[in-house]
Amino acid sequence: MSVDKREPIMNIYEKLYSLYGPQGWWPLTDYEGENPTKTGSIKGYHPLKYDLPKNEGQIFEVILGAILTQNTAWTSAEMALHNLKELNALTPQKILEMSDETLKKAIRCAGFLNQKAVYLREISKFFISLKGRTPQRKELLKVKGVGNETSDSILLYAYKKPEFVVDAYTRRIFTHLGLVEEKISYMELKKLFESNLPREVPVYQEYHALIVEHAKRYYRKKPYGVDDF
DNA sequence: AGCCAGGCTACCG
DNA sequence: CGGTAGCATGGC
Repeated sequence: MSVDKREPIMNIYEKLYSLYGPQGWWPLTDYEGENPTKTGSIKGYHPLKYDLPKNEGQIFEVILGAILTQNTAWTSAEMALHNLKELNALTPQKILEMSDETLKKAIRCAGFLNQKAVYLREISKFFISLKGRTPQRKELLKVKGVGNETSDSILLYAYKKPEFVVDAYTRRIFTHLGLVEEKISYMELKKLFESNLPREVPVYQEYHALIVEHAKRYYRKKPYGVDDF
């Protein structure tokens, strides 16, 4: 039997938002503000400041974080970012200049250091080639190390483009709720959200962040615990 | 002691 | 096409 998916998508957003509040994604290293409603690291989040990131440096930092957090806990990616920051290496030029050994040592804590070292250099070259322009999704996908989710994360959180971000948690939660088939493709799931939500960057930003927050609490392990719907 | 983490590429059938 | 092994380290 067919279930109307429009109401659930919006209703779940409202419920998550009232449960956890504005999430302040994407975290930036120069914001030390706290958000006690969040699991894991509470640094760097900036609730309701939708004007961030607001310069090339912050945009590039979000991009680095998007690579570093691939299949990795944010706390680990965050440590890698801080290591790079201490090396004064949160710029594409510095990432390209530094030695392989130094780069790998800095990002080691985020795992997959050999791959990610390559990916960081690839995205750095790409970023420089943009000369300040906002990239298209198709261009991002051509960069080695940037797939669907990373591409959408970069567009949504670094460039404030309305691209909904789907991750493993999104599929897990909405499959568990019986709203989608487990094998639904990335693009189909993305479209499901985008076609049932107002095309507003803050909504997309909060929804994905709220999904992650909720999943960290209730969908971490396999028989899933409670969820409040 | 395992299992999981805000995935992606390369390669397989 | 869809499916999956391998990638690395740290936290709980």
